[in-house]
Amino acid sequence: MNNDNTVSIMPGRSRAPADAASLPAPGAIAHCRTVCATCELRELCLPCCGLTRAEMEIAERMVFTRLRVRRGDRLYRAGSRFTSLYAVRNGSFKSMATLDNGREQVTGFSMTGEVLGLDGIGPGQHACDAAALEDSDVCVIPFGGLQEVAHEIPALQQHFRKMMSREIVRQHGMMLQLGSMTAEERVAMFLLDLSRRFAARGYSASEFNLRMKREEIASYLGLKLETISRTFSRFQEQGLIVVQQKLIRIRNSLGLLQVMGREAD
Amino acid sequence: MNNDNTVSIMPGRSRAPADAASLPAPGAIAHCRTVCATCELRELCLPCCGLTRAEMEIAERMVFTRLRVRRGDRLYRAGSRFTSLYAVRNGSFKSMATLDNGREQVTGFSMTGEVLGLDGIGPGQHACDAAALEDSDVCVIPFGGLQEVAHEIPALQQHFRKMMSREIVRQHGMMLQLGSMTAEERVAMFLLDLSRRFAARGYSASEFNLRMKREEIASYLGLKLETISRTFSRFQEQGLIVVQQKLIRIRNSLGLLQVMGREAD
DNA sequence: CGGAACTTTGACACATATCAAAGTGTGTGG
DNA sequence: CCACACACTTTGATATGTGTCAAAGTTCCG
Repeated sequence: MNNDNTVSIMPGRSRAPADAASLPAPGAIAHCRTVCATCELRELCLPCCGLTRAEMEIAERMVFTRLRVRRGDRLYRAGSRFTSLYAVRNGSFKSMATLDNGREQVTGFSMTGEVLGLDGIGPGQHACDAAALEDSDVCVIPFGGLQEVAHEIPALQQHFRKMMSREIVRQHGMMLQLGSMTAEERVAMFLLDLSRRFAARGYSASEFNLRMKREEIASYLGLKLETISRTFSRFQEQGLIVVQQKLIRIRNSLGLLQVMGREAD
Repeated sequence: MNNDNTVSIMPGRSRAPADAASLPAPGAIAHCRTVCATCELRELCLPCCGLTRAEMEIAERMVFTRLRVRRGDRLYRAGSRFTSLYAVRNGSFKSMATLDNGREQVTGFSMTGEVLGLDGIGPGQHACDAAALEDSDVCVIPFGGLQEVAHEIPALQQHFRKMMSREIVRQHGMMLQLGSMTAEERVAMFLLDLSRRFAARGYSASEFNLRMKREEIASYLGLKLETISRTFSRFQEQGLIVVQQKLIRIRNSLGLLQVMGREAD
């Protein structure tokens, strides 16, 4: 009854395996830096944040596995045990929760360079499903190992905490806002949030492809798909954006910001 | 410009001060147990959860201060440094956040026996204001001391984590739901949530006083005060509840549950 | 008793949902 | 390569829930 989409494990690893070098060779570090360059985890990636030689040796314990997830497959499901974090190396995901009453809701989108699975840290199990919006690659970060390493490197611990709480605050704040926003405000916020996140990862802030369907945006924003479509059209008439199917061009980001902020009573 | 409502510190402490006894006297422990009896923190309160004698001695480091907060005064403000958790011993609070656009929103209510301030743990500063809905007493739990103690007692650490994540999940889930619920569903959920929480603390599940105004309920649920009022009236007509000003009597909790669950598509 | 704060109720407006149909793009099989 | 089916999007007409504005009612407190 459930189309059990299992993900396939890629043989490759992002770093040299343990048997190759017991000491960190300069080359290995360079390699890791390259790999992590476009990754939000670079703050966490040990060789990349000014650690001592001794700390780097500790960091050697961490080995990342690559995982390929096909469009529609799930990286994890709600209720499953939390074991790892996932860095999206390529592709994008949606997180979705099934509410008590059986309704499903999209709770977030994760794009290339972002980290997935933080929701499971506290409770020890995932609160939602994570499904790939397109064929994607992720870097599996076993949480046990991460914690072990972080325990011995306080600076890392702190980085980690900060990243986690920042994410929670962002999500929390967003959901809060939604309650009191009109459809136009929500859509404007959504577009600006995406724009900002693309820019932060080195992509264009003014032109990007939506990886998700109108219906998924609607679910995320607490609206109906027709409303998303109409709002996009209205924004286009107003010269704020240009919409071509999934391609969005932001023409007047200040205007979008004003849409978000107006009628603040 | 800001009516700087400072809270006054009560001289009393819930345990004997440090100079009175350097070793835990049996009486002191008994006293603490009594005090914590109706407190959600009892799971955290060391003498109350089956610790060894050695662990109890560690626990002696924690000293709780009582604080009286008058109606309308703030226990803490958004942006202020997070230093302590607060157990509501008596009274009730609302948490409110000021959104980017200047609008204010109630983000939660805390009643007698619940813990306040968890939102500050991750970021290190509070995300919202906490204002007393009535004259209230809280127990101040310095987080530093708590962490120190928890560090040496793994079981405590775990209890603590669990409590925190449970709260976050509850809040998160609630906010998620709100997005896709009608006014009636929201109000029904609100009433059932309150009922459950009162019951969990030993009060009646079917009859309780609302400590907050209609407007505050409305803000919390993302509605207008008139809608709250109308929905209460409608529920009363349907025989689900009886409303007398702030007093709510739940007549048919199953009916309320059905209101919450219906039209699940 | 009078006034302030809060609540209830009514009439109406407006935003968004719902229902319906046409339009567009995409992939598959002939 | 075309044609078809399918999934998704756009647009229109209408319905409905909730907000807005206004006024009366209630409780509380000086």
